[in-house]
Amino acid sequence: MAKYTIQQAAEISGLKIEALRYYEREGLIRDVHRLPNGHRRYSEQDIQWIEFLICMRDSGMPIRDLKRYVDLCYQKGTGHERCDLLEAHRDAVEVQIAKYEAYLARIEDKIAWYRERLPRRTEQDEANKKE
Amino acid sequence: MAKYTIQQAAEISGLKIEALRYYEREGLIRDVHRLPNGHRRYSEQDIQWIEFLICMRDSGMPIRDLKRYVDLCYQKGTGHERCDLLEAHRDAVEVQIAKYEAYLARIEDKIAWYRERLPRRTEQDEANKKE
DNA sequence: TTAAAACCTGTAGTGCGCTACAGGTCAAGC
DNA sequence: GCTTGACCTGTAGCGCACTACAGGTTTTAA
Repeated sequence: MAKYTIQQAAEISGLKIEALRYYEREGLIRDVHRLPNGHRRYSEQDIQWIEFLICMRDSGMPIRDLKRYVDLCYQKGTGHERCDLLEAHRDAVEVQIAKYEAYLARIEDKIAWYRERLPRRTEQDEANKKE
Repeated sequence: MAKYTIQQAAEISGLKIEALRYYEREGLIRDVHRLPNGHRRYSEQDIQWIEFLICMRDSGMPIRDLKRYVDLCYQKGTGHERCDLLEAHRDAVEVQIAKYEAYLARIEDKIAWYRERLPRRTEQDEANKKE
């Protein structure tokens, strides 16, 4: 059940060990199993939960809001409220994507502008390109 | 030509006055016209440039990288290099959008999961929803 | 004439999300 | 038995992108 050391959990999730401990301190990760010597052992579910946290955080939810969601997860009868939060976040992510797409279009315009104006690359340019 | 006060530039761009001055200190905005008393007057081009900066910043380019790009803009014969930077950034934005879309799908799955499991909202729930 | 508004410079502080460090425990291998 | 390494806690520090503040000048309006 609880089979991963903190190092392994870090490797799997991509978070650093320090960040895992930080999340736990902040209350985002809870009830991690401990060996008698106090070492953490993460279960498969812990890993899944961590990946969910990463999803939420990387899609723009601040730690504080995520904390509020997690708090709800530890209270019974808050299903609707949690779902509302998720839906609000989904909407925010959609808005974010739309913004990124608008920025992308603008950047592409600028690239096109350069392409029209720029003389062909010389061999020297190519050599300098360092790719 | 140079017609906007810093306050107006802030209103138009959505940046705060302090941020405009900060960007100037950092070298992202240059050659802003000054009245004899030292007050800034932004031109239409300044505004456009500021909006470009915001586009780059909000699409994920760190100030430091943006600074490097701006530095190139003040050096002749760097067109190709600038274009390369823009293309690299465009690629990064595309990757970012793809990530956001994956996160979005995951969030939607979770919402669907809740929807399947959750009993219908009671009137009390609706009243608590505070929308 | 004086008070308020808008601006200036320079520097210090803030909030976020980690990240690093100090000082310690414990188990395994040489 | 001693070192190494992975872990622990608690606290301090960092990097980024602002943001606020102190202390000043100048213009405008009452």
